Amino acid sequence: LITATAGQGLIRMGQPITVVPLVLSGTLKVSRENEEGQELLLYYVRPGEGCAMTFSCGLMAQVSLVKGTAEEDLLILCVAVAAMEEWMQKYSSWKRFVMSTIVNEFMDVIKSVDEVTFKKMDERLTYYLKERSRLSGSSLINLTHQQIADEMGTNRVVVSRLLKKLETEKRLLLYRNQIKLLKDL
Amino acid sequence: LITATAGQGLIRMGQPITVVPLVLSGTLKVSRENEEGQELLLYYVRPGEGCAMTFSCGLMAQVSLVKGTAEEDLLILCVAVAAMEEWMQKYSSWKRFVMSTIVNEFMDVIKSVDEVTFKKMDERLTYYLKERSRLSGSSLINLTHQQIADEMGTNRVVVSRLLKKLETEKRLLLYRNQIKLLKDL
DNA sequence: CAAATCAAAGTAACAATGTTACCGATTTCC
DNA sequence: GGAAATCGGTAACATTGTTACTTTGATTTG
Repeated sequence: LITATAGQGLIRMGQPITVVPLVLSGTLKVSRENEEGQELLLYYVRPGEGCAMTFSCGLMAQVSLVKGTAEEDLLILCVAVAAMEEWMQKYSSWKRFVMSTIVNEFMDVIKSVDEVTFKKMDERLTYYLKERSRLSGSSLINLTHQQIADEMGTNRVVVSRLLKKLETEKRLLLYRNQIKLLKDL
Repeated sequence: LITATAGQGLIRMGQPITVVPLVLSGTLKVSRENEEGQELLLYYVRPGEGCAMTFSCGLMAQVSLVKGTAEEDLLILCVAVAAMEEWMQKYSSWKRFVMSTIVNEFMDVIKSVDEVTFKKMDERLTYYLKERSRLSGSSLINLTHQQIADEMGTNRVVVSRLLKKLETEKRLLLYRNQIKLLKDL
């Protein structure tokens, strides 16, 4: 059992994988980072879920290809790679869990590709904001423009520009470190 | 055993998966497509390889999330999903093969994400051209600008513009339906 | 063979997005 | 209170995306 506080880094790209995490509570953010520290969100791991990248890399005794950060305070159960390999043989329910995790998160990554390739920035931004609001269950989003830009793999100025436009369209309200979504976003 | 001629479509997004393909000869192109027919290359499956998406979707009895096309004349061995599930239990070498396929192609997709998100278009284009040249073993590339744009998920005009620039920099030569890479690309 | 037709590529104009730099306002920390 | 850091606004410019139109070269057809 391991705990982590919000914002804490759990694994960086290139580190070897010795255990696979099962999230018990909180949210684990899985992202990809380039040399300059620019980041792109790949998927979230939520309570009851495992992380596809660690499953598959663990099974191949490889290093991590992604970065893991505690999005909210985290409680995770770490399973040794050896144990998880054994369970794959022994328990078909565990095998199904692992495989379905891989498929689902593979799907999420493909959706990321789609988003980035085919969607325009304003669509992506409103989708992102709605998703954030849905996950937190609140119409208030406590993030800086920079944080949003980082997660979306774009530029702070671009985010500010589009948010400003959405504000003049009366679809949201801007405050410092906070965005209030209005009902007709 | 199934054969397909270059350009032939093998599976479309949304179709159920009943067999998994093992490529014996030729190249299978795996891509993602949006509503307007815009396309983005995800990865190639080459002789001796299998397709991660069909492996994982097959194991979950799901529909395909990607489009498969014969890039060159193809000879593939189709394995029923049921048989491949059985083999997963029985043969650890087969299990390793499946898992390593999934990891490798997951990695390729993540690289796509990186490319699209972080790289500039000219970098992506020269990388694409070199890769093409490497795979075909020739410095002559027989593709239209439109075909290149489709695979890269961008616009024909953008490709023409950048190719023209590369030509004036004496890094390649442009012909109709053909591009000749020069040694200092 | 010449005219018509068609696909590929070139070009121009503009829109959307990315990038850098700078400014002012607010917060944080001595 | 004042220095330093953070956040967001704005301008200017570069890159990429989009649409429309033209030019070029190949193919078909009469």
